[in-house]
Amino acid sequence: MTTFTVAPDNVYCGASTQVKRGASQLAQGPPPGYPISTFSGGAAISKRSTIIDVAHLAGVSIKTVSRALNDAPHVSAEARERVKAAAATLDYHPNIAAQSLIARRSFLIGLTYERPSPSYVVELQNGALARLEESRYRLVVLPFRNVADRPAELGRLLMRAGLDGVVLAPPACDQDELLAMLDKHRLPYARITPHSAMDRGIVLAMDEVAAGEAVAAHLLELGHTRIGIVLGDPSHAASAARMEGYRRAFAEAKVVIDDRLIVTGDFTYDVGYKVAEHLLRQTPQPTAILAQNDDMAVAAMAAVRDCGLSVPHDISIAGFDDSEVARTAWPQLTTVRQPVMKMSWDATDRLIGWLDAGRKDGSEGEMAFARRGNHPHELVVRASTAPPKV
Amino acid sequence: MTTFTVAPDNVYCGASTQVKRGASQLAQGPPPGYPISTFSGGAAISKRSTIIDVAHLAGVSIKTVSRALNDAPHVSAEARERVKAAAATLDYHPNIAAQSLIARRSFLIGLTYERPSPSYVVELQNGALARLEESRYRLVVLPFRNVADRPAELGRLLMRAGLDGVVLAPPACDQDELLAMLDKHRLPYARITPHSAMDRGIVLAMDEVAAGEAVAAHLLELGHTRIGIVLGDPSHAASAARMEGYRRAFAEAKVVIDDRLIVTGDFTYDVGYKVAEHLLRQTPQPTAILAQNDDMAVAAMAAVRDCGLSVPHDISIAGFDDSEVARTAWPQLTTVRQPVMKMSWDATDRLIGWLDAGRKDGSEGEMAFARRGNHPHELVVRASTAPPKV
DNA sequence: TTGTATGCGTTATCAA
DNA sequence: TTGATAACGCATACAA
Repeated sequence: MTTFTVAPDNVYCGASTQVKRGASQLAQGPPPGYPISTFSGGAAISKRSTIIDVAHLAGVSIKTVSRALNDAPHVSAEARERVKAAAATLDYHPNIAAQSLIARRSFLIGLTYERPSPSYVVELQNGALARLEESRYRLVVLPFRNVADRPAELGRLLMRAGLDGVVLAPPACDQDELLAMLDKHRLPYARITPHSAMDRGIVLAMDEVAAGEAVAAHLLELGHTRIGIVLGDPSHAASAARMEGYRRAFAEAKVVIDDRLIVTGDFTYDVGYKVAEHLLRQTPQPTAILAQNDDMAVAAMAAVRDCGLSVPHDISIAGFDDSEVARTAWPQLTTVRQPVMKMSWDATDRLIGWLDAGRKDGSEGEMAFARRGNHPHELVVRASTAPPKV
Repeated sequence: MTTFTVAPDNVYCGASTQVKRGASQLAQGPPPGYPISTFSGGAAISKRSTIIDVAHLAGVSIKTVSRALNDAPHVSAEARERVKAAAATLDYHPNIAAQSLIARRSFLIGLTYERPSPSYVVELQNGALARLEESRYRLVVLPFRNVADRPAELGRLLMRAGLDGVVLAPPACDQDELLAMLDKHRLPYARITPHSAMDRGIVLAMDEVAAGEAVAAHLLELGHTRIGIVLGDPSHAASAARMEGYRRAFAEAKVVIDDRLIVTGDFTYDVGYKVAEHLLRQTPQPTAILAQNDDMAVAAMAAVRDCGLSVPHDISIAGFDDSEVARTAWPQLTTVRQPVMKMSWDATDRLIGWLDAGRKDGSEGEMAFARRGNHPHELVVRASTAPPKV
């Protein structure tokens, strides 16, 4: 048993923060004698070379250039070489807008999310980016606040963005009105962990009820019965699903849920801290806290400590997601792993598969892949949970 | 003085993590009876309506439609109304590829970064996105690993991405070869916290030497003299700049730097943890640790606790960046605020200003804004630093 | 194997 | 205030 002490001023208190400003020279002018311009701002002096320039230089027609550069058949090896050399000489890069115009696609994949947790967002992005890496597609990020309040606005934003397809993270993935708009405009989409209309679009699911049940069961098995619950944003269907899982675990363990120990957060640290404080003021105090994501769990940990208590000695804490904070928190957080990056990779993969297949043969529904994928969750037991004090 | 205890198994140890898998049904087939297809995968049955359709429906020419929809002059109010109504009826959205082709720009801004810290990345993105919100521009994210090893590869990636401009975060912003390629291809760029060639492109700077000096001075003023230093990735020029600041503070305080107390990390938590462990094995042990970013500082905090010591009672810790982890850590981290989001907003703003100005009049260098902006840093003193034990 | 001519959906020119 | 027509840069029937 390691014992240590903490200085008394180690409390959560924004007001005690001291700030010293460094020198500021906002928008200072350019230093004297610096070059007027490093690059030309659009009004290019020498225009970018086009396929015609390459054709001239290589002494062939533009069609031959096109074939050679796209590694299409029916080009003599010699012509191909000449063309490639000419292209290199002229630093030729095909105009993507022109290609898009004729190909009728932009090679742009959108990613929409609302979750404010940095680690969740980055995992989401990295999954999609990993899949897009060697492809022609590029990723456009389109965060959007309060989708539940204005789904049509997001819909218009997506329509205007010139995307070939879009990956929808929660809670946008569950907005009926949004899906209806996308359907109407034939903008393909993949949905990450949706909870309704599971037959629409590409669906990457995880059994969040079972996952919620797993963490809750873990705390119950340790012997906790007074468990505070910090819900996420109610506009996310996941909140209700995870709660349903908690309920099942409690029912299974024959433990009654005390409604005064259920508080609602919004997946952010700050709100999580406040509602956790509220939980800690209840009597008798809960001996454990179940938070619906890791950020709120970490906030609860801070709130517990700011009460002079310790985790998990006095109070156990469990999160959800297994995002980066779960591992960098101290003590490390017990949580349920949601394979966000894999789901995002998978969503992007299937979306691209759908797009590319639709291109080749017009036969819809004859996809080589399943429109739905289920991903496993994992209960990850770390150091933030322990049996209750006796 | 609050005293509390921690269970003995609360140590940083990935191996002790227990994992239970939930049910997995990866790539399960579609449920029976689900609709074959919700959307058509590209081979659209009814093509998207074009400007011609709108012109027909409104009984005007396409030029009039163009004028009306773009709120251009020389259109009768009556015609404008008819056109807008027709467009709404047909759910018309202009084809961005066609617009790009003629406008000779894509309305795509790229954002390149390498930093693995989620909170840094998200701040960077959010700054750019905030500026782009109501504009026609969209943000393409282009993370790239090991720029220092292969700048030309990143250059080609950027050329191929069809961008109008690009925001370069460290360390790409300091890659000469990359800048040369961008110059050559006339792809405008804005650089965030560069440390070399300050006259090239748009530059958003912060005085990192002074910032480094500020944190170091803070620890020295508290009375620390044995201070461990955790450097960031050497390929980031910021690492050397911040270290230079540390040196100045030490010199000013007439404290000699012990080279055995300088270790090199890479801005990640994991490596930060390892090198911090190394520092803690030195004798006599340092009484404080200066980390070059917050993630490594938090890692150092974990390492300190895993030694059975406490922060800041036994060892003080300071970070750099004031990213989200600094505030959600416990105790909250003393650090230097780097206004990443503001710099990113500013970079994007000036980049767009440059692009839009270059459009209107070809006069380069006659910009309405400065090509360089300096942002202030702030020393943020929180709970992770205290005077050394006596 | 190669080249010519046409179209993709906009905006811009310039005459009506 | 309008509209026919020409770009924009590329890809592709179709002809050679």
